Amino acid sequence: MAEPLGGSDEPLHRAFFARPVLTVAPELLGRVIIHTTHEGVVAVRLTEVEAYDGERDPGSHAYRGPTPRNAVMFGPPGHLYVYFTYGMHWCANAVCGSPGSASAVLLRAGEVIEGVDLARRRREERRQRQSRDPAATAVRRSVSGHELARGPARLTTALGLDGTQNGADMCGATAGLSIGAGWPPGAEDVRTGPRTGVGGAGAALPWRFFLDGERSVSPYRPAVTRRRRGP
DNA sequence: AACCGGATCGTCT
DNA sequence: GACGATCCGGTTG
Repeated sequence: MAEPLGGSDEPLHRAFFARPVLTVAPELLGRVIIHTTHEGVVAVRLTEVEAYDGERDPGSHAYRGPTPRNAVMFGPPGHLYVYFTYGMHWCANAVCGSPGSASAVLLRAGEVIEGVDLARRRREERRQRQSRDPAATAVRRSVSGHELARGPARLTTALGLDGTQNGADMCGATAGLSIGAGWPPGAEDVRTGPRTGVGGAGAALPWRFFLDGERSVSPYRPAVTRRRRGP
């Protein structure tokens, strides 16, 4: 499974991101986002994303026009828009479309396929910082690859992304950040649904895309095939 | 499995 | 001054 991460996995070109966001979003599934720091490398295979379609989309941060926060969304495609929410979480988006269209794809979930130890360490450090009583939470559970990036904030934690990477170019050679070709999905594996936490007019739009049968797909509970206990 | 509250702060009204 | 593209742990059933 390490094969595609070698030299053969070329970063997606800017032209990939320059297309309409609803075209790009499903095609990001199965791709591998890689972040390299002095700590090491973490690679995440994307399994769930959401499209946010610029200024006309009520669910989009760009809906009410440009602000200091969303400025990156209005810039060129192929860059990363990272924002802070709930007083403690970071979420990452890939800017898409033509410059000024202010559309982006929220990276909601994935599976850590390289750097699991580093990702787990980052999660643990975060828990320590947040906990009011670190001693009480010292119980370290083993966290597997598909849980480490399950959810948008966990995904950024695993990759080591925060406000520092807001605006970072994912198509440049020096960023340490890129999305590789990965294992692009067949259309038959892509599912859609309403976006999480988006109400109002945007609530009905099926702009969440995810891979069928992936355990890392975060909050999805469709036909929750709840098995009952033994007879 | 479902529900609940707590943590915590930048952003925009 | 309210709230959010959230997560976690605890409790209940």
